[in-house]
Amino acid sequence: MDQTVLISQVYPYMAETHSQCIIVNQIDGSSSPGDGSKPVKRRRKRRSKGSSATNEDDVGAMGGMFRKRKLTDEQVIMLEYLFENEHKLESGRKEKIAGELGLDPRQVAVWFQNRRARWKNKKLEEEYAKLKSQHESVILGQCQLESQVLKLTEQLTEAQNEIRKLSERLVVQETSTNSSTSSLSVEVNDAPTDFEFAPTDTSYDIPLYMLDNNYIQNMEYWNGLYV
DNA sequence: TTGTGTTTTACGACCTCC
DNA sequence: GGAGGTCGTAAAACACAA
Repeated sequence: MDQTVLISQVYPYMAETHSQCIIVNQIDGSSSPGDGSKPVKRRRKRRSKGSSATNEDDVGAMGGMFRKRKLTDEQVIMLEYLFENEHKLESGRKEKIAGELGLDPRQVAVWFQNRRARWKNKKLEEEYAKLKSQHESVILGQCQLESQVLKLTEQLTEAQNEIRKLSERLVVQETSTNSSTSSLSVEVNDAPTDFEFAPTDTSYDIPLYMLDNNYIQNMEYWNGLYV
């Protein structure tokens, strides 16, 4: 019995894109029963290692499929097309498709299982590549920030040194004038004594003196001396 | 031609859901 | 408990360099 099938009749929507793949070869004995009855489920035994393929291998359980057969290009194209629309098949639909493609329903089920596994792997690879790219850009940004922190730390150290030099110079000036004018000595003695500089070993911290109210008082005081 | 790596088909074990 | 899913893997089919 010739069981070739016109796929375009079964799936009219495919006729446009797959019109060249209309006829699918039927594989002897591997189709589901044509009377609509449920096919008998039978386990296929796995070929043992080292055994050679014989004709007997081709006539195993399920009415003739034991030896592994590659699906035809047309069958694969059809299955791929179906997979684009639905990743899982209901039982009835699976049997219908199997009948149309001349495959055993079990083959269709296995093909969809394997296809889902490949699809999942592909998605995982894509996700991995995406995360890897994001991670690399974060690392790059971190490097840029660290180099910026280094530069700013250097600038801060220079500024601190400058302030220290200035304050020392002022103290020397005041000390020399203090001996001649007693009125000014009172002002110098009133100067705040708790002037703080940031510890140099905490390079990333904001200098403590900038957070301290005394810093502002100190600056006002020293600025007042310059006026 | 042959050795080797990859892809595809098929299965068994186990899990989940109804 | 059965149907149908995933996961891991065996083995056939295939691709390709040497």
